[in-house]
Amino acid sequence: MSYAPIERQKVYELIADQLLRRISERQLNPGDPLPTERELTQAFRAGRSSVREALRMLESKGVIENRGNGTFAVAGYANPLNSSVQLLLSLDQATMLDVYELRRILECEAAALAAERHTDAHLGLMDAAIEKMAAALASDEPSRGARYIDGDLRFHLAIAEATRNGVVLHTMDALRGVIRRALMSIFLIPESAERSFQQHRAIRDAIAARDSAAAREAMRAHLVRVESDVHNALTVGPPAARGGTDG
Amino acid sequence: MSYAPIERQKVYELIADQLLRRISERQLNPGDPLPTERELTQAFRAGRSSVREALRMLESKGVIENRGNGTFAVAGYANPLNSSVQLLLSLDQATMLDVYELRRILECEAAALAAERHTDAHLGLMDAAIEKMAAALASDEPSRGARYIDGDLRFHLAIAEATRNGVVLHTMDALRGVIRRALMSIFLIPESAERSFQQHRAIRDAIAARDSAAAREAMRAHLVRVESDVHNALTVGPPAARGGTDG
DNA sequence: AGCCCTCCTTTGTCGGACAAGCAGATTGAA
DNA sequence: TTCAATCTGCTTGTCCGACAAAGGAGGGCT
Repeated sequence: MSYAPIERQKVYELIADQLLRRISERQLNPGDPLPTERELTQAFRAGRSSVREALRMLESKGVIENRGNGTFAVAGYANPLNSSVQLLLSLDQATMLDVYELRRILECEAAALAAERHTDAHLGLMDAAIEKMAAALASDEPSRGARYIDGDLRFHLAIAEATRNGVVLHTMDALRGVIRRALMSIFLIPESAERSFQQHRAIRDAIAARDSAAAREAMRAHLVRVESDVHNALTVGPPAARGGTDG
Repeated sequence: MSYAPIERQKVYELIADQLLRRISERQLNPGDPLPTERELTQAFRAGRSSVREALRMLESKGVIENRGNGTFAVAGYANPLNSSVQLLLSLDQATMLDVYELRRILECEAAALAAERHTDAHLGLMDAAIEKMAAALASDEPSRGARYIDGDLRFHLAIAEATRNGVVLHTMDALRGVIRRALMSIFLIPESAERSFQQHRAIRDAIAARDSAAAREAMRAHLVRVESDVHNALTVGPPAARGGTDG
């Protein structure tokens, strides 16, 4: 038998654990404000430093948010993996190419799964997203780029949700968070967005037909083209200044 | 143009950022001890509370470790995504089935990538892992289960490394960390380990032959069978007590 | 030489103090 | 009466001082 190294449990860890359990047991729901630091101090009969350190741990894990006014609230959705991927990049344990590759793997399989498991509600979300992209394309405002990107994001999110797999959903979301900036450059390629739009339709139709192989292949074609466009936009050199990739 | 909400940068965030940058720039290498809290206080000209809160943030992200003696050290490897997956599970945003499914997706594609990109060094690692599993199978000690699992883990780790993709590697590692306990039950199924061993050989050969389709398919067959065995072990009911799945 | 004791350092923890920002109540003016 | 300025109280962010516990280093004793 192996003995675990004994170590005193620290107060801030205990507090963080208790708060986390309170959240996972739905006694604290997403959006709810947490008690103030002083209330927590009294409730846990601990010092304010310990309470604050526990809050910092939960905050850096994305479990709670720090609103400007000062009150805390349980983070609603999706953070936990996001900062981790960013962290891997900052620590040079991965490159953006790695992120793209994993995204391609996940999106293709997600499309296949979505073809098998989607409901009409999911199809509705996809159609709404496609609609939004079409409206953005037809528009002529300066914000059309941002609106198109938003529609695109919703489309892929709907597919991820249709997989009914929480880990896949959150992982894809984390990857997309890292990629998002690069996607902006798609608008620098003439007609890239238009072709993107057509491919989205094809993916949607394959999913609606519950043809997982076709969905996977349509998604693959889409991503390969987008990545190639992004690559061209960055290497050939866009006319406008590109966003900095500071860490 | 959209303006980002202005908010004062907090001291503990600035300290955490600076420490993180110091690490990512290799001025602090894995294993190095950090300066003491007092030294950091003087270096950053900040209060000890702020320094401690910054350390808590980095600690909960897995960037630094807290050794028993009290000194801090940069964590060596692989934590960042691990705790996040655990977090998704405790928050009921995902199930173990989701984890298994994502693992299946990733391992299959990783095997395919490994077939294309592996070096002889990677093959050597795989062979060593297979050797270790064979030794554990032939052995009769009570620790043979643990040793077999260790070999199995190394085998899959070698494949992940052969993909040369850091994000894939770390994601798979995080998933495996969550699954590991369940894999223990494979030893309760008669001859399951033996069949597993044969399948590992098949995967290795497909990778060595640089046949990515065959590698993907061999991996799929392997995982499907393992999952089915684990499922049977847990539902039919093992003779021995099963490990608790406490959070 | 070897062992034990003491001191120092470091972390863990508590409590107090003050500044800044924000919300709501209060009060004053039109 | 209604609007606006102010005041007050609360909350977080930040610093500081203090003490307990644990571990290591060094010196003194046997």
